[in-house]
Amino acid sequence: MRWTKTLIPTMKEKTPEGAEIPSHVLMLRAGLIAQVMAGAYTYLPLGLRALKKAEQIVREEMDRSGAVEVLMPALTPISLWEKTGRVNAFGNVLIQFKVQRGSRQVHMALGPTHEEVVCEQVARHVSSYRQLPITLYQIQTKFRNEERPRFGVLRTSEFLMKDAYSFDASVEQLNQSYDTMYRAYCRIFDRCGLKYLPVEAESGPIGGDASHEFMVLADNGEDRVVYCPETGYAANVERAEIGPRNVTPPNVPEEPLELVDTPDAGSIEHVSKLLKSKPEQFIKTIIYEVDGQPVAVLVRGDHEVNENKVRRVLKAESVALASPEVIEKVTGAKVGFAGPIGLSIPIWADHDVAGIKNAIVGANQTDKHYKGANLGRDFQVPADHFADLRNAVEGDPAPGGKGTLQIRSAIEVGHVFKLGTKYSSALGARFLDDKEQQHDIIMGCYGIGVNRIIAALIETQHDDNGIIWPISLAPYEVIITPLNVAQEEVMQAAEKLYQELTAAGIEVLLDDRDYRAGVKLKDADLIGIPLRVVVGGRGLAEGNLEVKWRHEAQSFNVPVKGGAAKIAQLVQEERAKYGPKPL
RNA sequence: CGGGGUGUAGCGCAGUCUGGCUAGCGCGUCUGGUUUGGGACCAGAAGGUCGGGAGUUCGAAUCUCCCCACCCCGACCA
Repeated sequence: MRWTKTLIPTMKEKTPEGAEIPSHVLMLRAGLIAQVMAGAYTYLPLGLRALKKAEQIVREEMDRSGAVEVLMPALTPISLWEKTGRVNAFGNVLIQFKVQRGSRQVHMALGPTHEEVVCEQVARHVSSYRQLPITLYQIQTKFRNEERPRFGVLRTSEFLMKDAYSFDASVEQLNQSYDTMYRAYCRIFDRCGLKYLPVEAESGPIGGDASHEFMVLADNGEDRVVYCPETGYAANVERAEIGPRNVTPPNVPEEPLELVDTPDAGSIEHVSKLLKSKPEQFIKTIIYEVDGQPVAVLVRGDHEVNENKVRRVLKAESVALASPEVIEKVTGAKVGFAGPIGLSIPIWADHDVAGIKNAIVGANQTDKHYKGANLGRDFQVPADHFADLRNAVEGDPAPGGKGTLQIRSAIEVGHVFKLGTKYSSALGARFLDDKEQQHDIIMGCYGIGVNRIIAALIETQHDDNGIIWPISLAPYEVIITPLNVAQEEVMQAAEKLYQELTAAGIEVLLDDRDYRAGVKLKDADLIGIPLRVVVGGRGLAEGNLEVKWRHEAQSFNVPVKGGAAKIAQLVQEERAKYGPKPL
């Protein structure tokens, strides 16, 4: 492609208004994308080519894993979502609307994910264990009405997703399907040149190791990942377990319990300022409704309750913060003054609570707290009601008792998940086994955000000058930069090289713009094409082309004679590094 | 949805507080010329519903009210 025949609107140094993180800034500056509205972007030629590259890698590796490609519609009938109750579960995220058809109204929704659609189709066409296992996938635009789209293409209301769904006859089969997908994901992200980390994630109804997220560590990521360099343990903060903790209380005398006035101070931050004490000295009392019943959960003041852990430990279906009415009824005080002393509902506590002496707690009286509260003397928590109930923080012991946990920001690029029979039972996807018994099909689902592959790559692979593409995702593999298009011998050499490389199956961008050298060299760095070939009068006089990898600092000379063949060879070698690997 | 901010030429901004001539600057674009190895220079030109509407006023980018869009923090996120 010739630069002058396509559309690559690059931007000089100025940071585009509103863009803050590197991937967003660079995608705009390099002319990859253009915003249409919040959370919706046009992919310009360069961006689209990169996106298609990512899509093709995903497709190839899904095919190699034995998954079968289909294409489902984005338009779906609302009734499908009503059957599984997800109209409510999605709430505002589901984009739905009514359209007029003749005298009737049709109510539809744009698919935010496709469990319902695929499951209904499979229910119709699969009825025997002989047809299982099977994994279907598609690469398709998804729609979610994000409350707050942000970070360029990292969080948008419309995005390209690879979603796959496995259908199995047994848990063993499911485990195999899951493992197959997991390994395909590793191959995909390897080929995309991403440095990723598979982490344990919240697993929902099946439990155990039923869910992994594929994370790319990046300072601007929205997710928090916990990991332990010593043991290799890695998990989403929502999921991360904490190892055995030292909760021996400090060896100080017990102080008397003292009621103190804390007017209008319903937050830990506020009270700690008022009483001049650290949040670690507080016991935070959070009232939850667990399967409809009020329960108090205690954590240290500087910690956060992890509702998933509460649900697991209490073996509950639902866990939600109690409403202000319930809190006032249970504690007899306004929200913000709950405490364990004199509370008549079940009390659970995180392990660290046992390590606090002379704690500050809510008094269950509006505008009052207690100082000097002590476990055992002033309030009781049964020994079997202590558990790991909070989010991990930096420095916590890792599970297994070895090493400490670190916390990093990350971008989620993929998620594999064992679903179970939630959708198959709701939508009647059943099969007959070899003993003529009917069962619900066991499902797994597997998602990759294709746009996020691009954004995560740029977020982690760039320098001050621009993007540094791996050859597998690069919009073009080679950029030819004739330094002066007015010099006939320069332009002739560039044209010849362009023809020869293109004929050799190399993807080449010829920067034929009549600009000064500096402009073109800066732009070449900005858009990040892996191999740059400079054609200039100086080099030509010596019979040389100046060749440079974007990811290396030094250029090197290649003789003009036989230059195309040599460059094609370099490209092919680089391609091989990111090509398909044996299964 | 709560809090904060922004909206003036394709892009980045000044002007708004304290109303006043024909609304400016840089980049980019176009024309001509000189240049040509890391974002050149000279001369000229085009390009604006000042986010929208209503109001106050002799007069509104500027003041008032309503609305809209976008960005940031938080909540939310299968």
